[in-house]
Amino acid sequence: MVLNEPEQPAAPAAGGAGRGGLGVPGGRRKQRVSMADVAELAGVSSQTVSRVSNGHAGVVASTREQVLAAMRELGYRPNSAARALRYGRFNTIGVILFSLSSTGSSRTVEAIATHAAAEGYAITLIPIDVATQDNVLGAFTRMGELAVDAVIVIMEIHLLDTATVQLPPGAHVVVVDSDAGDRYGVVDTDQADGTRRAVRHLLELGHRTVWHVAGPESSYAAQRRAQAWRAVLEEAGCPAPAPFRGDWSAESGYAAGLALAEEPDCTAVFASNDQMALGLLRALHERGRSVPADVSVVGFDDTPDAAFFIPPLTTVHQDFAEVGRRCVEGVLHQLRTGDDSRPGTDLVPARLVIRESTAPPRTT
Amino acid sequence: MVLNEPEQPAAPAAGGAGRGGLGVPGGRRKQRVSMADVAELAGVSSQTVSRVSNGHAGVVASTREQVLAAMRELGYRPNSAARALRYGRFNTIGVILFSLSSTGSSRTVEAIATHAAAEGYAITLIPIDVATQDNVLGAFTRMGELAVDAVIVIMEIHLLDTATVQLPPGAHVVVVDSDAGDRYGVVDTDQADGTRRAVRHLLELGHRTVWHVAGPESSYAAQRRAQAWRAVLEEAGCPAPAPFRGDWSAESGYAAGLALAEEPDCTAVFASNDQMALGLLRALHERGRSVPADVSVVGFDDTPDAAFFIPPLTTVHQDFAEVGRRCVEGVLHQLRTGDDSRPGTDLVPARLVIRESTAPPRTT
DNA sequence: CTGCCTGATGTTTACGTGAACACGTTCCCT
DNA sequence: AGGGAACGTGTTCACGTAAACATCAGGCAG
Repeated sequence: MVLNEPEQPAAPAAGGAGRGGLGVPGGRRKQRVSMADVAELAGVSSQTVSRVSNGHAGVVASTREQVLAAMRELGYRPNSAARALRYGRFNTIGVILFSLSSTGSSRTVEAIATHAAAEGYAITLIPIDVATQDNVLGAFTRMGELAVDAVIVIMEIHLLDTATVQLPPGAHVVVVDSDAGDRYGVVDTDQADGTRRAVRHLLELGHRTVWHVAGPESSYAAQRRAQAWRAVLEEAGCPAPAPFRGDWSAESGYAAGLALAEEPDCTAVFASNDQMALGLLRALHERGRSVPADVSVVGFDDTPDAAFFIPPLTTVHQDFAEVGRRCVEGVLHQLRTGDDSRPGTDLVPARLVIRESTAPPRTT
Repeated sequence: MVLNEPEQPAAPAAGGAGRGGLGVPGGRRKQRVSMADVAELAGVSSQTVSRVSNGHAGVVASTREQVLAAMRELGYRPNSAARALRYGRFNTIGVILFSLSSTGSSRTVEAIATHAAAEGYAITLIPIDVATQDNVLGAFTRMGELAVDAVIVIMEIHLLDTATVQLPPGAHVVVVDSDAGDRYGVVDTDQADGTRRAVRHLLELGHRTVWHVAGPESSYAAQRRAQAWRAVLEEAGCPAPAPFRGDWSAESGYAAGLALAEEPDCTAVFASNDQMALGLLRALHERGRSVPADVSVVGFDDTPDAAFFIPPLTTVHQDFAEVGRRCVEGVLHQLRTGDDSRPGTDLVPARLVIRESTAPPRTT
C-alpha cells in the first residue's frame, strides 16, 4: 500500500481553523501534508520546520530531530508550487521541439536533461507534432504560462520568427538549429565546418565532384550543410550537380539512391544525415553499385549505428552532448546574471570519422 | 527588443504598498505583471481580471474588452505557481527514465508528451544517466518535490523495487517495462506475444531451431523476450541453443554475429532489438554468410530504419505511440477519479512485419 | 410604488512557504 | 552582578490566484 497517504495526521488540528472540515463528510480531509501539520506534531512553529526543511543553520539538534521525525511520520513533502511562488522560480527549463524521433533532437534533449539535472533543474518538454503555425504559436503560448524559468528551442528559424512575439517577456532563451544569433543565444554544431571536412575528404580522395542528398528545406541545419557543400565545390572549381531533396528519412535516401544509381558519373555522395545515407547504401547495393568501389558515401551525425552499416559509414560526428551542455549553460547564465541580451552563436566543432564507405574513385 | 519587459506599468501603484520599492534604486521594481497590475490599469478589481483570464461568464463585454486591452498592454501572463498553489495541481506529468537514446524510450516519451499535451498536460523529464541505486533514489526524491501531479516510470523492475518507498504518497504512477502490475498500473508492448510471432514465423519457415541474441539482463523487456523465445522452442520440441547476451547496441549484435557465423548449424536468429540485428547482419555479411539464404534474422522494434537494412529486416513492430497514449490515459484516469488502486497490466499487441531477412533454410 | 430577484462587480480570505523581524533565554565579558 | 551579544524560536506578512461571499444597481411584478 505504498501509494496510500497516511490515514490521519497523528495529532489532528482539532481546535484550529476548520478548513476543509465543513461539509466534507467521508472524504479525505487534506490532500497534502503541510508545514503547519508537521509543526503541530513536532510542537514547534512552522518557521522552524521551514528551517529544517531547507537545511538552515540555527536549529538545535534535538529540535531538528523532532521535526525530522514528524516529517517522516506524516510523510511531509515540500509543496513546490508554494516554493515557486515564494521564490519566483521553478528550477525548470522548458524545451520546445518538433520531434524526439530525429536522432539529433533526442540526443540533444537527453544531454540537456542530464546537465540541467546536474544544476538542479528539471526539463519540461513541449513537443510540436505537426509544424503548423498554430501549433508553434500554441506551444509558445503554453510555454509562457508554464512552470518554466527559461526556454530552449530546438527548431527551424522561420517558424520561430513568426512565433517570436509570443515568447514571454523576460524569458531566457537559447536556440538550436537556427541562425537567430542576433536575437537569441544560439548553440549548434558547426554544420558548415563538418560539411567542409566531409566534402573535402571526398575531393582529396580524387573524386571529380560530390553529389548531395539534402535534408528538408525547413531545417536550418540542412540548409547550412547544402550551402557549405556547394561552397566547397565552387572553391575547388568542381561542378555542383543538382542536389536531391530528402526529408531525413532512410526512405527518402533510398529514393535518392535509386536515382543516383542511374548517374554513371556519380562516384561520391554526401548525405545530409546517416539515415538517408542508410537508404542510399541500400539503393546502391540493390542496383549493383558497390560502395565504396563504385560510389563513396559520407553521412552526417555519426549515430551509434553508422559504424555497423554495410559498409561502415564514413560520417561527420556531432557532439550532441556538448551542444546540450552549452544550451543549459547558456540559459542558466542568462538566468543567473539577468543578462538578457547576450545574443551570439556558439558553435560546437564537428569531426569527420572515416570508416569504409569512402575510397578513391575507380581508376578509369 | 522582444525580450524586454514593459518599462513601466502604465499606472504605477503610487499610493499602494511600497513592496519592492525600498532600497532598490535603479533596479526593475517588478519581475512580473500580476493581476493586480492589470486590474489597476483596467480600473476593475483583480477578481474581474481573474474571471476574464479564465473565461468565466458573467463579465460584461465592455469590461472584458477593457481588461483584455490592459492585459495586452502590460503583457500579462498568469503565474502558474500561484495557480498551482491555488488549485493544488500543476497539469504536469513527470517521466522518469534511463536514457532517451534507446529507440523505445524516446518514441514512448514522444507519444506520452503528445498525448499529454492534447489533454492539457506538460511533461517533466527526469533522466537517470547512470543506473545506480543512488541516482534512482535521487530521481524519485526529486520527483516527489517536483511540480508534478503524476508520474510515469520507464524503468526496469528491480531498480524500481528498492526505490518504491520514496514515491510521494498519493502519487499516481504508471510503469513501463516492468511487471509491477500488482502495485502500479503497467502499460507495455506485449513482449511475449511479439516474440512468439517472430519465433514461430522462423519455425514455420522450416528452421530446426532459432538462436537468440538477448538484451541486457537488467531489462525486463529483454527478459520477457528471452523467456518467450525459450517457451516457443520448448513447446515445439526444438533444442534451445544458449542465448548470446547483448546490451541493445549494434556493436553487441555484431559481436554475437561473429560468434554465430562460426556455428554451421545456425540458420535462424531472433535478435531482441533491431540495432543488434543490424550488427548481426553486418557480421554475417563480413563472414560470407548470406541473409536470408544461409541465415534468417528477425529483429524487434521495427525502427523506421529497419526497412532499409541490407536486407530489409523482418521484425516485430511495437506500437510505441499506443503505449504512450495508454500511459497518459492511465495516470490521468487515476488523477481524475482518485482511484489509486487500479493495478493491472495493459498490454499493447505487437505484430510481425515480414520483409526480406527471413526465408526457408537452404535445403540440404 | 415597493420589494425582491438577477446579474455584474468588489472584498475577503486561504492556498504553503520563507524572509524579515520580534522575542526570550543563556552565556560571556567587564 | 549587570549589560548585552549571540542564538534559538515564534510571529507577521507577502507572493499571485480564485473561490466564496458581499454589495450594488436595475428591472419587473404585484
